[in-house]
Order: sequence, then C-alpha cells, then structure tokens
Amino acid sequence: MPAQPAKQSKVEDVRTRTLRVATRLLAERGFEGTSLQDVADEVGVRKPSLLHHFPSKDAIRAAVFEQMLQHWNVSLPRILRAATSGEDQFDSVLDELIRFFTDDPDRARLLLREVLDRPREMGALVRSQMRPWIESIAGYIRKGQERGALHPDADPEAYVVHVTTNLIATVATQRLLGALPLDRSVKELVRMARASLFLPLKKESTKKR
Amino acid sequence: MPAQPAKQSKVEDVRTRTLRVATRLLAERGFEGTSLQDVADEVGVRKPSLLHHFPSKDAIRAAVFEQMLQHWNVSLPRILRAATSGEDQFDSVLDELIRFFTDDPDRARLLLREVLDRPREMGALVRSQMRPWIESIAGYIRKGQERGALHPDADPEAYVVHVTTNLIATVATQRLLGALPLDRSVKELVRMARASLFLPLKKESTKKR
DNA sequence: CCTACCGATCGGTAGG
DNA sequence: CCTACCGATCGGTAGG
Repeated sequence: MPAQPAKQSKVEDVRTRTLRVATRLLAERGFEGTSLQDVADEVGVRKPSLLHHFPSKDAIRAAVFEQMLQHWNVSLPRILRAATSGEDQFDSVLDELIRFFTDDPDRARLLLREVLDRPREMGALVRSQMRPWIESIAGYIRKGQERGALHPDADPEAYVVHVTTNLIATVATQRLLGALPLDRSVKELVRMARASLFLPLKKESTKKR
Repeated sequence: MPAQPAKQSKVEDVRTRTLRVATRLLAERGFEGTSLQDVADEVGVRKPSLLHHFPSKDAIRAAVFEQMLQHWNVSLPRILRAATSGEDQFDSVLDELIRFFTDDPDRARLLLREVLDRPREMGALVRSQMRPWIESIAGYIRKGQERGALHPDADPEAYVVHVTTNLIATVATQRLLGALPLDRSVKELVRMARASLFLPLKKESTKKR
C-alpha cells in the first residue's frame, strides 16, 4: 500500500501544511498576533521544525503572501481575457474578481492587513504589479466613454480602485460582522458598480440586439 | 506666571497624551504590534506610570476606541439633521460622513483593525450602535424609491453599508498606498454613490426649480 | 524533525 | 510618577 517513495508518501508535507495553517492564522490574527508556537501547534510539529523549512517567521509571512500573488497571477489572464471578449466584458471581469476573493476570504483579510501593516511595501507592490492591470481595465472604460456608452464623468482609475477596494473590504469583513449575507452584499456591489458606470439606454444609439 | 492650580497646570495631562499617542500607534501598528513600552516612550513616562492611569493595555485600547465612538456620537446628530433638512440631503449626509473619517484617518484604520481583530465584539457593536443609523438612512432611501426618485432596485441597507465601507477602506489605505490623491478618490466615490442611487432625470416629473 | 536552551521583550505588580 | 522586579512568552539557535 505505501508504494510511493518516502519523499512524497505524506499526504501533505510540513511546508504545505505550514502555508495553509499560516494563511488562516495570519488572516485572522495578523502577523504580530500569530506566534510560531501557534502555527507549530496546528501543523503538529515542534517550533524549531518550522524554522527548518522557513528561515524566519517573516519568511513564512512572505511565502504566504507570495502564494496568494501566484493565485492572482493564475486568475489574472482569465480576467484580462474576459475584458477583451464579446459583450459581457464588465460582468465577466467583475465575476472573476469576485470569484478570486470569495473563493478564499482570507485573501481579502491578508491583503487588507498587509496594506495596514506594511503600507510602503504594499504601495510599491501595487505600483509595480497591480498598476498594469488597473490601467488595462481603465483603458477599456475610456474607450467605452469615447463611444458614449459609459458615464463621461467617471474617473476610470479611481473607479477601478474603488470597486476593488469595496469588494476586498466587504469580503474581509463579511462573515465577521455577519450583518448582511455575503451574496446580498455582493449583488448590491455589482448593481452599484454597473449603475455608476453605464449610461442609461437612450432610444437612438444601439441597433444590434 | 504659574497662576493655575497644580492639578491643571500641565498643558496636557498623562491620560490625555496617552490616548492621543495610543490612538496613533494602535491605528498604525495594531494592538499586538504596539507595546506599552512604545506608548510610554512617546508619552514620556515610564511604563508602570501608564498602568496607574489605565488598569491594563486592553483598557487603553478600549478607551481609545470609546473616545472615537464619542466623536461619532457628536457627529451623528449633524448627520441625521442633514438627512432631514431640505434639498441636499444626500450630499449633506455624505459630506458629514466624509468629514468624520478624513478629519482623522486614524479613525478609519482603527475601525478596520478592530473589525479584523475582534469580529464578534464589533459585530455586536454594529448591531447595537450603528444599526439604528443605517436603518434611518435606509428609510430615507426607501421613501425616495417610493417617490420614484431613486433606483428602485437598490438595496437600501446594503447600499449604505457599501458606501460607508468603501469610504473607510479608502481613507484607511489612502496615504499609505499614496496612489491616487485622496480628494480625487473621494470625488469619484461620491460620484459613484450618487450615480448608483439617483435615477436620471426624466422630462415629466419635477416642476419646481 | 526532535530536545534543550538562549537573550530579549512582553504585560503587569510591589512598594514607595 | 518612579525603581526594581516578576513569570511568561517571544523568535531563533545548537546540536544531534
């Protein structure tokens, strides 16, 4: 039965379990609120064993964050593809964005904590990694404005940032506050995003459909 | 020259200075990321002196938070008055809300951290303290919907929560990310809030003005 | 991946 | 408001 070689016989190795446990604890309690002992206890090893797999506590935080960035880089092509495809560009992009954060709400909490705890580092990361994505979406909005299909006074960059910020904050604080059901919050967020971007249909313009 | 009685001769007493310093540090670094030593150093006293004025570190956090709630309770009547006054109800309420958080961005950061760190306690507080305010504003929105002046498919409670959440998250992360200027972000937030609530003017309805 | 241990710092107390 | 001090826990290392 244990036919696999020893190196991969474990269902899930310590490194993988550490990342999974640390993601949850760092999202819930923050970096300073999470001790290596907490992580070790839930992983099921002794504290020094963690530091065999990661050189320091901060390296665990960095690895957790990078893992999230890798998930984002997997989702990003789908988002940008959605932005160039046919009709439902807007809903497709927003759906992918919603999926990314609702798939694992810890992503939203982790991101929010990083922004609060490490503003300079996150600012640099936004400028280098997120900016191109924001500009890409903002570019499509500008084209829509030139076609007369979108609100001409919308500020494309600020709009994209707001929709994203609102989504992250909503997902991060949702199950925590437990006030409104998440699907109801997200539905209203989508309605607000649409209503504040699309111009109401006039009788003249669109002919097809 | 030192004509004042000794009891109030200090420009600012230790308790007041502690609250001011702790507000900033707790907003910037969070509860677990701030030590009593950090606070004592900036206040300019020894650590045990803080614990003469406050029974514990958690009591300092609670006092800082309650001070913010008191500021909110000062602003709240102005907000609700704005909601019942004449024409510019919407802008007045939103202006007061914007003023509350931009007056001291640490309020937004503190609130966000509390929601992340103490979800259950904050959930209870929202339900007991914020709910009436949310319902009040949502009530005005419902009336507007019945008059046919506002988007009929808007979800009033979810709408109010989203505008507030977005404002808090935007102010909290603003100077930190340093991407868009705050006034530009806030301007777009107001535009989005208006455009997603008010129906575009039709030719028939309004006669006065 | 373990036991054993390190110096530093934590929140908090005693006692004046 | 201070000095002196407490036990507990922190991240991390030695060495096997």
